[in-house]
Parts: sequence; C-alpha cells; structure tokens
Amino acid sequence: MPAKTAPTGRFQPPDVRRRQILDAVAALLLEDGYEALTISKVAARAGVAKGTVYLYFASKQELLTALQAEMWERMAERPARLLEQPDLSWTERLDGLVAAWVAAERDHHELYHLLFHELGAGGEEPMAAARDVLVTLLAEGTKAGEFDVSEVELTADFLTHAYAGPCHHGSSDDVTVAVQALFRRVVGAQAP
Amino acid sequence: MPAKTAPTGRFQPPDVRRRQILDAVAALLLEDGYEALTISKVAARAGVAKGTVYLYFASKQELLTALQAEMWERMAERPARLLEQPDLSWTERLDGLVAAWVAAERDHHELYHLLFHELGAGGEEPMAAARDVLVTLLAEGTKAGEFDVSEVELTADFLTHAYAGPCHHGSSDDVTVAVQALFRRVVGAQAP
Amino acid sequence: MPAKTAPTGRFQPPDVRRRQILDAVAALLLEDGYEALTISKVAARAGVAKGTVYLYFASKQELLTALQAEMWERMAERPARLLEQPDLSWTERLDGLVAAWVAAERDHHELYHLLFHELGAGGEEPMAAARDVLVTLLAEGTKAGEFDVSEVELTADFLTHAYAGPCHHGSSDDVTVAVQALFRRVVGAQAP
Amino acid sequence: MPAKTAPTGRFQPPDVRRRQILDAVAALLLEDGYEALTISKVAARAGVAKGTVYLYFASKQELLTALQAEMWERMAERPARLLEQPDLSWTERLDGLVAAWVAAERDHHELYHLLFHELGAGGEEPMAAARDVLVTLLAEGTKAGEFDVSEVELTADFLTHAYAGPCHHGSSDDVTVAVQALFRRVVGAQAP
DNA sequence: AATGAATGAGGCTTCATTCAT
DNA sequence: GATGAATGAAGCCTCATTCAT
Repeated sequence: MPAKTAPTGRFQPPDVRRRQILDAVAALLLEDGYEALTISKVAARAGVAKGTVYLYFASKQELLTALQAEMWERMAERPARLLEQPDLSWTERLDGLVAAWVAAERDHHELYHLLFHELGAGGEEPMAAARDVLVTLLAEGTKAGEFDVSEVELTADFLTHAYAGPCHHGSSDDVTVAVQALFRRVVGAQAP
Repeated sequence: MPAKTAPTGRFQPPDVRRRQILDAVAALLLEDGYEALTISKVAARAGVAKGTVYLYFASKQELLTALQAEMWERMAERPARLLEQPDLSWTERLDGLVAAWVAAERDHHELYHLLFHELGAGGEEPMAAARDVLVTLLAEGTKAGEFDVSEVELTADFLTHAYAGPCHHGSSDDVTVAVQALFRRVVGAQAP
Repeated sequence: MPAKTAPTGRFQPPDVRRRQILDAVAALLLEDGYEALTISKVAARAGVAKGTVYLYFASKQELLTALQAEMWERMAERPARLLEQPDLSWTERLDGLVAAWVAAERDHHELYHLLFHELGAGGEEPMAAARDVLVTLLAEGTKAGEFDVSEVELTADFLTHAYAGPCHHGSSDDVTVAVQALFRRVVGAQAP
Repeated sequence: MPAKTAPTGRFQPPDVRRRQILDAVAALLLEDGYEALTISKVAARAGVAKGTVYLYFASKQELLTALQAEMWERMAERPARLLEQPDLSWTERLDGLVAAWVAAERDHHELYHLLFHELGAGGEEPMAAARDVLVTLLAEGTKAGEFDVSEVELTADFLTHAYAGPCHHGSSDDVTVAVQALFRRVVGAQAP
C-alpha cells in the first residue's frame, strides 16, 4: 500500500498530480510573488515536466483561476454552514462568521490577496458569495430586532473589508474576540 | 496662440513630459492592469518615443515607484491637515478623515490598490502614514472621553481597511455620511 | 538512412546542438567581426530558434567564453605532448613546437585573436599555458648546452608573439621551415 | 590673454575641441574598453554636449578612425626618420628602430591594440608603414653584407610581431637592450 | 500519461544620431 | 558654434506554449 502522501513517483492518479501542481503554484506565489511565477518553476516545484502542467491546465491563466476557485470555495464554506445551524442567535452567528473569516485570513492572507489582485476578472464573484452570507445575516438580524443596520449592503461591504485589517496583530484568539466586538458595535448588536 | 495645455509638441518642459508619462501609466494601469503594462504602450499613450520614457525614468520599476510616491503623497495630505486644525471636536475630525479618505478612494481606488499590491516593498510606509493619523485621533479622542476605544492599533487597522468597502456604492455624499456613521459606532462616539 | 551528420532536424542530441551553435558563432565572428555578432544571427546560422541558444548558453558572454575555452584547449594540446616525448633533441622539440603553433595559427588565427582581444579576462591563462611550454624548452635546452638563451622569460614572450607574424605568407610548409630557422637563430641553436 | 591650456570654456577654437574629444575617447577606451564606449560618455568626458561631438566627427566610426590615424602617425614617425639619417650602420639603424618601437609600445600599448583589433578595415595600412621601414632595413642591410636575411618579408613580419611580447617585462632600457640583441640574432648581424 | 527540447513573440533597455532652439 | 531633448532601430533575454518521442 503506497503511502497516501507519496510525494513523488512517475505515475500518479490525476487528482494527486493536480494537487501537486496547485500546491506548487501556491508555494511559489507566497515565496516569490506573482511576477516571478513561471511554468518552469511550477513544474520543477511540483516534480513534473513542464509539458505535464499543460496536461492538467490549459494555460497559465487557467492554472491560477483554478487555484483561486479553490481558495474561494474554502473561504465560503464555513460561513455558509453557520446560516443553516438552528438555535443560534444572530449575534452568535455573526461572531461565528468573524471567527471563520479571521481564521481563513490568517491561513491564506497573502495568497488570497495575491490572487484577488492579479486576476481582476472573475475574482469578484467568490468574494461576493462570502459577502452574501453577511448580507443575509445583517438583514435577518435587523428584522429580528437583534441588530440595528439601516444600510445593509453598504455595511456588509464595510465589514467585508474591515476584518482583514487587524488579522495579523496578535494571537488568533485575541484578534477574533476584538474583531467580534467591533463587528457588534457596527451592527448595533444588543447585549444578549 | 500657445495653449497652456498643448497636448503634443516635440519639445516640452521636463515637468510636462514627466506628467504626460505618469498620466499615461496611470491610464493604462486602470484600463488593462499591471501585467499588460509595457513601456511601449506607455510611450505611445504619452505621445513620446520609447527612449524618451527612459530619459525621465531609469526603469519600468522606477516609473511605477514614482507614480506610487505621487499617489501616497496625495492621499496623506488632506488627513494630516485635519490634526492641525484647532477647535474641532474629535468626532468632527474623525468625520473629516472619513470624508477625505472616501474622496481619495473614489478618485484613485483602483490605481491605489494596483500599485499597493504590485509594489510590495516601500509601499507600506505611506499607507502607514495615513493610519498613524487615525491612531492619533483614536487615542486622543479616547483620552478626551469623546471616544471609547480599548485597542487603538487594532481598531485603526480595522477602520483603515473598512472604509474602502462601501466607497463605490452610491453618491459620494451618501457614502460619506453612511461611513461616518459606521466609524462613529466603531469608536463609540457620544452623540454631540 | 539517418546520416550521422544530419545538418538539420528538429531534435538533436545536446552535443550536436552545442556544436552547431559554437560553429555558427565562429563562422560569424570570422565573417563579420565581434561587433556584428548578435544572438539572432547565431541562431539563424545554427538553424535554431533564438531561445534555443539560451538553452545551451546562459548569455552571450558565456557563449563566447565557451568558444574561447574550446580554442585554448585545442591550441595547448599538441605542444604539451612534445615535452613528453623522449629521445628528441631540444632543437627538434623547438621545431615541433613551431610546427604546432604555425598549424594552429593558420587554422584559427583570426578567431583566436578576436576572442583574445574581446574577452580580456580569463583569456590570459591558456596563452600562458602555451608560453610555459616554450619557457621550459628554452631553459632545459640552454641547460643542456644546446641553446644559448640568457633571458628565458623575455625570449619566450618575444617568440610567442613573433611566430604569428609570418603565418599567412606562403604554403604552410614553407612558413614552418622558415619560422623554425628564425626560432633557431633566436635561441642560438647549434647546428646538430 | 586666455591661457593656452584653458581646459573648459563654452567656446573653443576647433582644434582644441577636436583634441578634447579625441583625448576623451582615448581615456575612456583605456579605462573601460571598447564595448563600454558611448558618445554620451565621450561628450561628458570632453566637457561638451553630445551634439557637439557630431560637429567634429560625422559618426562614432569616424571618431575612432581619426584617433587611430593619429596613433599610426605617431608610431611611424620616429622609425621613418632613422632611414634618412646618414652615416649609421644598418645595425645601428635596426637598434634605433627597436628602441622606437619599444618606446611606442610602452606608451600606447593598450590603446594601440584596442584600436587595431576593433577597426579591422583600414587598420592594416599604418602598421604596414611601420613594417615597410623594417623591410627596407633588412633588405639594405643584407645587400650591404651586414645582415644575413634570406626571406625579407617573412622576417619583417616575424619581428613586427615579436617586439611587442617583451615590452612590459622590466625597465624600458633593459627591455630595449634585450630586444635589440634578439633582433640582431634574427637578422644574423655581424658583430661590428 | 509524461517528457523536455524547441520555439518565437514580445518585453526591457541602450545608444547613435538628429534637429529645433 | 553649441546644446541636449527626443528619437527609434536593434540588441539581449524570458517564458508560455507546442509536439515528437
């Protein structure tokens, strides 16, 4: 039974190869930035030949788009689940969202922003997905009398940008707590 | 009649040429993004020969750095003056800062972020300058009992990121008013 | 029938491509001189794309250095072997050296000097290697009473420069004989 | 009365400007080599504007040719006079030639070779002039029974190349004496 | 499926030369 | 006569992409 993390090997199942390549891209982007990224380096880092990269991704553009899509997905996942959980107050849901976002930001900060800023087109949508969760939260929370938000869309955009600011300040927990407090102020959350 | 804005002309005073070139860079960046920026296009857009660009800027890198420096300057200018004006309440100063930032963001949004993200090195400082003004505001306002901010640095980072979110929502005035309200909430400003 | 000297063909073993490129450089240098040498021309002459040149040589500089190294090697080879042959008189060895140098000069004259003068750095050594052989010859021959050379180093430099002068006068054999005679005079060789 | 060596000054008599420019070229060639030579640097070094260089020399090529011509002239001058001096033995004249050549070599060595090798065309002639003096010397000396040279042309080329070798060995005088001795051997000069 | 040598368009930069002042 | 800003051809080099093996 070949170890599930066998890093090399001439033949690999497609998903493994795909992963290797995407991981290589992510690592290189974080190390050297976007401008320095070349298919050659990606191939070398992934331990495959240059041509192989093109077996999995039609172009450099598509390679980056794929990585981006993956990241968006990862970032929208946890928050979306929060809405579905029953018997949580809206404030608790808001706190949960902040926790998820801060965690994601701390993990993927640089990569996220790199991709966001290099791939203008198409890059808006997944962020929008994350934002939509917040919009729903604000609207419902306000309707329920728990929040006091007059301009839902605008406030959502405000907060969507805001949380990233403090993410690299102190310990994850401290930051989360502090940002949760700020979010509550913004939405005018009543003390429970 | 030598118009003062003569758009072309073989010889131009140095500042005019410099401006033409920097304007061309800004326009191209906004239109096509960073990757598509080439010296050839810059020259064509500025109405000069490729070589002329190098008469004014030693390299592509330096060209971008110059544009960045110019933008930073423009963005730090107005807010800094707010601190020096006497007989303003801290809340009024905060409102003024928001107004300045929103205005700057609306004018230079894309360009600003483009430059910020492509030119990591050196790009941090001017943003920091803008942030420092806010830090002072929060600290002094809190000391004066007008604000209620416990974590000054963290909150400053929060707001520094937040304001950009809603900037492209509606009319400039509406956005400004709305963002000012949100800022007040965050800092716990007392109603006057 | 895959001819062993197939001049073209999309894929070639590395040594063959390397050779093609170096040969192209040599040919172009002889035809048009150093200043006129461009990578484009080299590629065209070698029957490869521009990029291919860079697959084999990291830069124009390195391309020239490689050609130089190859030439130096070729030029130092034959003379060095003369010293190792037993039962030759020193005069015979001197004659052999002249023959070798004249032959090399006639084959590689221009190229040799072109490279020598364009690539100052690093180019000294191989010439020095050739000279050292002569120094040994003069010293040993004098010690053996066969030559009469008082300033070995200086005389070696004298001869190292001298031989190139007449190389393109007449037939190879005539020149060799004549230069051998002149060398013998310079070293004061006794009639055998 | 303006000093005759006034190094700068916006207006200069043509010959002075010409000199300044040629001197700048020579200095730059010696410092940085041929490849690094640009008209910009020449102008800067000469203390004139770039355009001014073109008032005196039609092109870069011509600028170099002019410098070369000047050097050739300087190198052929002294030797030529030797032939005209009466009541000197041929051996004495040969010694004089060697002295002149060694002196020239020591003064202009690098520049001379730089120019010689960069400007293939046209560069042969002046060297030929120097060589012709030697040919005459060898022919006449042999006819007079003072030398014993069978192949005049070939021997002249031999010596024309040879003398440069030892030029940078020791003191000028020592080298001259040593090279004179070697020349005498080559031509089979009888002891006086 | 995998390889990697080969390609060639296109980017940045230099610099000889021109010409309006 | 002198200037130097402006020009643009041309060079070096990179790298996304292809394709024969």
